[in-house]
Amino acid sequence: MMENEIFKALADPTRRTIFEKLATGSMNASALRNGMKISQPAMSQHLSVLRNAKLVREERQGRFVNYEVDPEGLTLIARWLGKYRAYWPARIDTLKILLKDMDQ
Amino acid sequence: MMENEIFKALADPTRRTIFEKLATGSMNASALRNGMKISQPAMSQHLSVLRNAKLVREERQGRFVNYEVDPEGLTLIARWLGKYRAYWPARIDTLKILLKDMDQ
DNA sequence: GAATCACATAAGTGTGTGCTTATGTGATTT
DNA sequence: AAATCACATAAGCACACACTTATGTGATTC
Repeated sequence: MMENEIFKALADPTRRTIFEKLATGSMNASALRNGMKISQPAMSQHLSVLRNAKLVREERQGRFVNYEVDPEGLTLIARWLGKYRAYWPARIDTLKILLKDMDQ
Repeated sequence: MMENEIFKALADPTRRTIFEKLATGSMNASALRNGMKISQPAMSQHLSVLRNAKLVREERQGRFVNYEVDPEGLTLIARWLGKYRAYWPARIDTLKILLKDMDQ
């Protein structure tokens, strides 16, 4: 089940930080480390977890590996969230429109 | 930070199952155990984690404790998801309407 | 008010997870 | 082709986590 890998991936604050950085623009693993006080292997391992969770995807560029946000993971979260739309506050009800689209 | 407790809570498959059961209707801790092969203390501990994450809330009813889905947790996830709207596939773009509401 | 019921908390244990250092791999440079 | 660079993988370790059994707590029943 994909959900498990997604939520486990996001359960770690360091990985959420990495994901947030990538959301500001794609970059390689070294660039991601800037200002993060994290070892190179640790970064590599975190990126591996995020990849398996479909939250991030890679693209080889010479000897660099460029990372970017993978929409697939976000879509799966949205889909999970959608299952509980009955419990959303009324002011978020607009989201129903979205979910009708996604159910197909 | 609330996000951490939410994602950690959802990282466990047993807790997601509990949450899903509650989404079908509120019930007490004993009813939740039905067909789940889980000890009473384990259930109690899981519910405690879900409560701290604002995914579930309790309501004392005599010697029973009724549990139900707490919309607050779901809203926080929606808010987190909203930060990355730029990466959603185009067909989910309708959600932008929702987010404009939530930004206030 | 003693027993019972529904649930919470305590304490201990095995497993998972995130980190480290060390080494491997594939691509570029000189 | 040797050295270097960017990144991945291996192995080991400290800690977190989900579980267990045992006990505590607050409400109901007889």
